[in-house]
Amino acid sequence: MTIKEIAKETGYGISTVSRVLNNTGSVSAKARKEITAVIEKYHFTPNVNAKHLKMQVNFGIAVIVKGIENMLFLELTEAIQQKVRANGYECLTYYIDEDGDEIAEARKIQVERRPYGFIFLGADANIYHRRLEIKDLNVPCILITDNSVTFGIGNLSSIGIDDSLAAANVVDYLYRHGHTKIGIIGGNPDKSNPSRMRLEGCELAFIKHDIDFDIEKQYSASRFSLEGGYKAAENLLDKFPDVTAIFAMSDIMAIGAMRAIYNSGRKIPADISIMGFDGIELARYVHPRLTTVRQNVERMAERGTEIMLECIKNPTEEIHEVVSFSMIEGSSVADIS
Amino acid sequence: MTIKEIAKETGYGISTVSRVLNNTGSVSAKARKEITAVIEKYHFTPNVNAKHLKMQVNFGIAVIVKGIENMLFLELTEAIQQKVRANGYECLTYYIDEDGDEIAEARKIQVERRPYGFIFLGADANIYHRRLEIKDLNVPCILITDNSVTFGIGNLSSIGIDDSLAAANVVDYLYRHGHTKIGIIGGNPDKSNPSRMRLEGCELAFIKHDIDFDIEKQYSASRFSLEGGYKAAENLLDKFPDVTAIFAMSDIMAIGAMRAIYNSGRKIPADISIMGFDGIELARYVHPRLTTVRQNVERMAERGTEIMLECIKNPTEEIHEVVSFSMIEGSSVADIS
DNA sequence: CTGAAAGCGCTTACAG
DNA sequence: CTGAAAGCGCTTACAG
Repeated sequence: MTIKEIAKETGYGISTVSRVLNNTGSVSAKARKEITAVIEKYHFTPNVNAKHLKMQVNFGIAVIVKGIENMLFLELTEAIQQKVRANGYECLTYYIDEDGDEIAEARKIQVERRPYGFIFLGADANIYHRRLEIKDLNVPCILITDNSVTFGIGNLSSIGIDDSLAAANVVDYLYRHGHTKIGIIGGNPDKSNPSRMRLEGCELAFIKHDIDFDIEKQYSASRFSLEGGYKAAENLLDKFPDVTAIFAMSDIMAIGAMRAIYNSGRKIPADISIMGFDGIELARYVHPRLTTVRQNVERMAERGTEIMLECIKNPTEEIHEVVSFSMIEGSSVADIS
Repeated sequence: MTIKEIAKETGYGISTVSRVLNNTGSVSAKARKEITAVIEKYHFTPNVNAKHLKMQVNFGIAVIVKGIENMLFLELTEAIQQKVRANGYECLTYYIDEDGDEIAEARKIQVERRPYGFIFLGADANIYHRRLEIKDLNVPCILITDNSVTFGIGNLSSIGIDDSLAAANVVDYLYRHGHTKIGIIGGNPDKSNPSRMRLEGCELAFIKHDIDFDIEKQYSASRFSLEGGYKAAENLLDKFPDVTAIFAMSDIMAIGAMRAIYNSGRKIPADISIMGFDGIELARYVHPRLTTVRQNVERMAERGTEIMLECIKNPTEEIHEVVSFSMIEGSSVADIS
């Protein structure tokens, strides 16, 4: 079934059928109705290859996920895919390693597929230094779970929570429960924007509460994965043995850390308290239940995709939004005050 | 950059360039060399839309994942994607609900995108009743994590473990540790092939060890998700309160079940032992570590994709393979003998 | 071994 | 409001 056959059956020309299909240009109500009827009768779907060939665009929207081991991204990816497809775009997801080069990947995809836009999950701090490369992608891009508000690249939007504030809240929470010997595990602050912002938030809170913090001793960087959390916690317990509470910058790291804590013979939360970050479903199931910061995933996925669609329509736009977070109390933090 | 420009620069016609690009038809060594040089000089990649439009094929290989909540599929999907792309095919992943209709989805994708083949993760028992629909897809299909060896549909291959044997091994293991009051949680045996096979394996083992098994009382069906495992375990504890060991047909269900057991005030494994299935990474991190059956995920992904590629080359083939599994001992099973 | 030409199914100025 | 026609970049009989 092609547009030509639809045209023949309705008695209109292919141009008019195309206009109806794309809801563009002016078509009489009568023509629209008749043509729509035939389209529906045959469940006709236009050939995307012909369409894209003509429009010089290869594909829908590309989603580049950096660090698939971080389950937060899984929840996000799922929601984004659904929303993108519901809006009539194809959605291609590319998984790259947490230490991979998402911009190089995007450039490759750009050459091969020419998507309408790129959605990045989990991007680097070095985005700023590579803003020309992003500009060169020449289509709307959005960073989800990050904040590029200061970048001013022109085609890079962003959406995420206020990482600094959320992390400060974590420290406040631990402080209220009597903890002052706090260790932190997270990503490399020089490479991961969210890690840097969260670390800054913690430092502000430490100052506020007059808590000592020696980054060398009390911060351990690793990957956002189970194994990463495990190793970072092992390392932290080693160099900061009197720690009473650990803040993990992702739930998946927290769960990895819990294993390390158990393996060291300590109890949670009796010996060591732990807090996570993200609020993934799993956090409510592990033992003990994880106290964590929930990022508003649904909202990030929904608005992130909407922003992408808006920017595709109006390529000169650049939108930055901040979504909410909330604290979820589990039973992984002991009150030692 | 187009094939036309390459033709112009080399002095050959576009037909010859196309032949070089696709390594088809006869081309003189000289022409091949000269054309290849120019192609490489410009890093030329042919426009896939034009190619596919002409060839009446839309896309690479479609992967339909049924039940994304099951983390096993995440590990599989990742490995498959990598392998598919390494072989020069595009890879489109579609996530549908565990209770969704994967065949309807495939038909829709078939109309819209015409992929070279379909990879199904997590398929239904009703495949057999709908074999004509699968045949109608008219491209190679493969079921991963399942066994369609008896179907004889013609275009449906399969790869998976021996679910019945693996499940019997689980019961053997529990029996060796003194358990005879065994509850099982899994999928709906009428709808999920692996669930049915595993249940059969358990029943055989129960007979072998002369253990009573009342399916109404001792089996609880639910979704392959954290929440599904939680609910099924709650239900099971309710109708079979003196259970000493629970076998969950997936690790993710086991983790959900563990939450339900803890919530009921019982200890693991002191009061109730639990075994999982799949051997996902997370199983080694939860507390206590989960004793489980590890499906050979790497092998399934690797061979599954290879089989798909072979079947694309030779569409009359249909391949069925069984991969290995192994037992991973955690500390979630108590010896009460 | 090689090239000119048709045609895949669409979109979109352009003309009416 | 509508249609004929050009053209997007390829592949592939067909003819030489």
